[in-house]
Amino acid sequence: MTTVNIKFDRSQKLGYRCFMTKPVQQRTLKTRAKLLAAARDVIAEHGFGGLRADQVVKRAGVAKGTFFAHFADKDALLDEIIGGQMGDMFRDMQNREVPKSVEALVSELVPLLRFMSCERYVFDVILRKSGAAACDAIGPIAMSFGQQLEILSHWIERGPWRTDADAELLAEGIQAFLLQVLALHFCALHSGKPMEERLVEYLLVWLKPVT
Amino acid sequence: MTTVNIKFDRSQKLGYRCFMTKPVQQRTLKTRAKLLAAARDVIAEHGFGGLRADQVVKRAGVAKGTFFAHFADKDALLDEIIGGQMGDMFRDMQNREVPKSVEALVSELVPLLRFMSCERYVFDVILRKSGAAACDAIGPIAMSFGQQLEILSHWIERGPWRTDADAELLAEGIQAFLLQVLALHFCALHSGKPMEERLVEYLLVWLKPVT
Amino acid sequence: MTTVNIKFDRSQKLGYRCFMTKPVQQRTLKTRAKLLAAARDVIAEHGFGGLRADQVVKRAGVAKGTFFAHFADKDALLDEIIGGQMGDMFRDMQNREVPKSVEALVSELVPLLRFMSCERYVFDVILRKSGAAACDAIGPIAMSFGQQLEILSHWIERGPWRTDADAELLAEGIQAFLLQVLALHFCALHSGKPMEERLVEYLLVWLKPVT
Amino acid sequence: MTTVNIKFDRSQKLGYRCFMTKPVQQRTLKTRAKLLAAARDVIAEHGFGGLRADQVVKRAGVAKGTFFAHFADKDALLDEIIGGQMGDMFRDMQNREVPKSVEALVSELVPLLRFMSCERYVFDVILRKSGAAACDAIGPIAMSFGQQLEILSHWIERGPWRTDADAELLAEGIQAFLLQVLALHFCALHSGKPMEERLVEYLLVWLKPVT
DNA sequence: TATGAATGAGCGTTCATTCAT
DNA sequence: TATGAATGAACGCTCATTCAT
Repeated sequence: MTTVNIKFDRSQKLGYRCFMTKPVQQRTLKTRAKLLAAARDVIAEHGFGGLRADQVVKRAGVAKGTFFAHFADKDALLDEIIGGQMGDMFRDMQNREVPKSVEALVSELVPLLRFMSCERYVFDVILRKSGAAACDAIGPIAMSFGQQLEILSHWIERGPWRTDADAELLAEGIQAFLLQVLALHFCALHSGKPMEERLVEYLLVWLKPVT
Repeated sequence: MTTVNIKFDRSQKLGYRCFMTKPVQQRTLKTRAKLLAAARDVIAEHGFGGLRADQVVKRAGVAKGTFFAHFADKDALLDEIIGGQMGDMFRDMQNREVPKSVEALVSELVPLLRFMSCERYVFDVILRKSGAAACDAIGPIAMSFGQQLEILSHWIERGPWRTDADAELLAEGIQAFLLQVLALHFCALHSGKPMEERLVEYLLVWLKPVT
Repeated sequence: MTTVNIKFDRSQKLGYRCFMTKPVQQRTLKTRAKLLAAARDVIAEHGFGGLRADQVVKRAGVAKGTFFAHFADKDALLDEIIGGQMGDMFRDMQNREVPKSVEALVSELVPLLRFMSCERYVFDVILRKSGAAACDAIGPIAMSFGQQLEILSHWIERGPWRTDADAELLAEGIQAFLLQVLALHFCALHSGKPMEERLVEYLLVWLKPVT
Repeated sequence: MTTVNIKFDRSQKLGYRCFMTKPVQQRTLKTRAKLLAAARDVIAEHGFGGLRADQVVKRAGVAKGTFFAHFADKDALLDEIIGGQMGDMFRDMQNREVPKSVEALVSELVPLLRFMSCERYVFDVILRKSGAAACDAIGPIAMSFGQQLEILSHWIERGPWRTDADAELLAEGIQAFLLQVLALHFCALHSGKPMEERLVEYLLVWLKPVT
């Protein structure tokens, strides 16, 4: 029998970690994959905000209950999908050279910016999940934010930036400006200026070396 | 004659201003006030998240239809109330002396910070409403954010801060850090440090004069 | 001052007849006409079933209350308009020659058939109003049905029809088949055959002279 | 295994028949029965016109969502109940001897006449539902009208009636007079004469053998 | 007469989540 | 694991009609 030990730990649903000894069955994995694929299809058609559990299970050809046997709730599925995409982006970022200018830095962040602004609803979910509600509930999105912080810190340490502040604090600041730029993007009062441009402006000031 | 020309005009409900020639009736104002008062009572008892349209209506002693004749939906009422409270705070801030240190600045922002973090739900509503989806949907919350920006700009201009950046840009940065601090507040991983402290750290770096 | 004694008696609204001695003012007539015109416009746009009192008063440029000062209720307005149109048709019928064949008779009824089947809702209203609920509530539709009966009786008496039954009873039968044909028209199960054809079939049997 | 294959299939709700391979669960049937029973109770107390969806739900002890999972809307429930009762009557009629006189025929129709005239509201619903708006919307009431036609045709064929017209056409005529008699019943102007008497008059003429 | 804000009971809907099988 | 009927609180909405001014 072909079994496999997967990293994803279904016990999350229970709220505590119990390292399972029982092997995960093929069927389980297949059902999970079917659900995720179905969800991605539905999102492609109706957007993230238009995702309905009903439609996902229908398309996946499983029962409603099965959905909730695999994901604690709809948010967990969204977390998985959105976090997955962001994780991919951060993986890409890790393989890039350390940016040496604000413009270079921002252009590295553009794909992320595009994704996070694709839908108001996505931004909301990310905001909600970026900080996990409980330690054992760190989902893919929260994880990816951790990754991002590491990457940014790493870049800050090796770039021509101000040195009068911790790299991590500066990295957090970049995240703050990212959010701000996104929030303003969804705000009619400021819709004129493109996000990248605004982000550059902020970061020029934020990272400017103090002479 | 018992009618009066007031500044508030019912066309707000429609989302656009049309300067009406007909005066708003006293009765209309009274009903509106009754609804708002009732809503505030309910919030006092059950919190913002516990506000139920039915209860408001019941408490105000008006019909449900009347509610929706005054507010497009529950969110509009919440926008009115939350935006109103924030507006009051900004009015207070305007009457204060211009803060001369980061600590002073942050302590001016404490009431706002307290209010915005009083309930996760409040933060969500503010986030949702702060950026109006369309120009004609700018409600009290979105308006108050504009006020805040003005005040902060005003303060920046007259404080001992860095001068190598526009006051408005610096003000927007403060908003960004405010948002960041609040987002982290609702995040278990970072809940150790108080919001004010974290905000001070950010602003020290953000506003630090470049020598 | 130009006054006029109109036939329509507003006291209907009160539920009893009181022959008013006071002259009806010009203004009253104008408002009434405006309301009727507005209603006809709205019907032209949205159909009889789509008529909303709100829209009528808006288009007429009067207040909601004014509507109900002129018409006991929405049905009264509809009665007026629908009954008016049917009355016109019956007036036309009176000026025609007495039909001498079932086909001729049915073709005289075609305009009526067309009108009554223009909308399911119209048929419903007619059915509801054709028999007045109370003697003092005989509205235009009920009146016109009385007219129709007279005309049909008149025709029956002078046509080559069966003589073993009262002309009035035969006339009532024609009305019954008219309704039946309309009811079947709105019924998917029988939608194949045109109304006129079906009516001819019924009447050939109903009016067939007994030799 | 506690499931069963029954004739009724839930697809009725969807408006079209799809022969389902999956059996309907016992639970589903029970809930449906509970709802129908509750509805009948409420009707017994408050009449058909006094039926409130909320009350049915409450009495049945199920959630409101469940109601609408079983019936598209309140009308569908009414259709089911009224159509059911009429169906029962027609089943009874089928087991009777073929009536040989107009009086006998009418007396067979009396229960139906009583039921259809028990409430103005019932008559309205029947009228509304008797002609289905679309082929896929043929509900119990519309179905029962089909049954009625068959029975009447069957009777006509074997009775001492006129033979110069199709049995089905004559049957349709009986339906027409039934409708007429009911319509007049709800009309104050004609309320003197009992329905049966009037129906006899019409049918004597309608079914009279042509010598 | 005219006004128009207020009425108000009820409907249909939503949809993530649960739980008995 | 899988199933899918059931949950259920709340929302938004309808819209003819009333009534105090």
